[in-house]
Amino acid sequence: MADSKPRRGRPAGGRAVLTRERIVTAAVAMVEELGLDAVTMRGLARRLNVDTMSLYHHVDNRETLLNQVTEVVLANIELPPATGVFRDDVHAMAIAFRRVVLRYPHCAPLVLTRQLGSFTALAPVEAVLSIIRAAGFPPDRAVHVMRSVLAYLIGTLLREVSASPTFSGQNLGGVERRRTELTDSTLPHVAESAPYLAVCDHEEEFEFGLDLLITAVELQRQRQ
Amino acid sequence: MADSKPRRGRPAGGRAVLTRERIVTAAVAMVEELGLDAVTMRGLARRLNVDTMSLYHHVDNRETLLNQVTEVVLANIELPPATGVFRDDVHAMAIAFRRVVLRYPHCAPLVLTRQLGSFTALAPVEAVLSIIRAAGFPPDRAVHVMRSVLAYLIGTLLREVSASPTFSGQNLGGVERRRTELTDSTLPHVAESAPYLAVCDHEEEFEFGLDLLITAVELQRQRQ
DNA sequence: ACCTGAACACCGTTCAAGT
DNA sequence: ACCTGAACACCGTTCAAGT
Repeated sequence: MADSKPRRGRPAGGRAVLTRERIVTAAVAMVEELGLDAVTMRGLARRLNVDTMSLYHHVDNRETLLNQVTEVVLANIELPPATGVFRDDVHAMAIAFRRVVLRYPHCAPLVLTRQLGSFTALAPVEAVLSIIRAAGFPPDRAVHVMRSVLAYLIGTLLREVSASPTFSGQNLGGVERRRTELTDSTLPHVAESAPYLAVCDHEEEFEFGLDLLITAVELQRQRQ
Repeated sequence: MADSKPRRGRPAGGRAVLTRERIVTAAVAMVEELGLDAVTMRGLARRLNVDTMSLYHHVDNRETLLNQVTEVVLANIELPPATGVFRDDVHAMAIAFRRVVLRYPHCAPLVLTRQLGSFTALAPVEAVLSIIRAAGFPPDRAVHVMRSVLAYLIGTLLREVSASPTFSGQNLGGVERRRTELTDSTLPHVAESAPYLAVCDHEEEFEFGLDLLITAVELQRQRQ
């Protein structure tokens, strides 16, 4: 009983409890459970049953910890094998990217926003470049094409993960309210399209724009 | 001299010093000067020579204040007059959007990320829908097309405003270092495209992807 | 080498008190 | 009606001290 208050210093005789990996894994789980803003160094330490300051022996600071969170998510992309059919391969890559983003929706803003130069972050870039090069584009144009597709993916996925569930079609009362708001907006085209603006089938939307882009790229390849 | 310490309560006899508009305008300027994270309620109050808590009489909280910042920026889009030529009109709208985003680069993440349903936020939507409807698309497809273009714009502009100046081509030493990093990445296509991946002419990139999308949309209109 | 406590310099926001 | 001070419950991070 005399000894029950917390010790100071490293636990006697034990091996290191904390590792960078354990911290980052806990951070990913915590982001998904509580959201990005709710993940604090103090809260994360609490969850790991460790003093806040112990974290700083394994990670530099919160910002770089979030970079490492981003990397973990990125590493979970399951890169599909290439078939050689341009349209199919681009589509499969896009789907793989969407899948991992939707698997970690609260981490998604990190993945879609931070541009990292690490090997993990470059692996998907390599895969996409490979597909575009195989379609016959020279290296410089391949980069342009990749950046265009990537920009579209980032924009559409950012909308998807930050959209309210109402917008996706659940909660029909919300959709109804939204629709009448748009109808009453005094903006004629907004009013006219209100039923379509009030909801968003994210998958359909994703496929629509992706198809547009792929079609345009195929066309450009033929003409070149 | 006896009277020089700060008073409590509203300044005697004066009219209200603080207005919602004055606060929001100061917030926009402060975001651009110091960056988003550096804008705190306390700092903003200091800048306005006012007690922190006085702000709360005019704005609900920091989150909604940032929504109002977003609206101010959005209100500064100069919507171009339509010519009736689909390609030109979409292009002009995209350029107008890019211009306002680059005019407030530190506010840009707000504009590109928050989806607001206000009249100010719907005005550009109305303009884009009008262009697409004029090209002969029915209301439902017009919404799809708009969302595709918007997704692309958001993605490409988010990259542009958050890219380091090195990436844009300034600082040739940085570009050089980046290029050799990519070349040494052991990823063959990344290495091959290294000179193009190491830099980014944002305007050229913007135009490339936009042209792809517009071309694809024009094609779809003809086929339909 | 690794862990910890106290301390520093901040936050956003509530609430009662002033004029 | 509008402004303010003190107070509450938090932050990230430095630094010296422990084992």
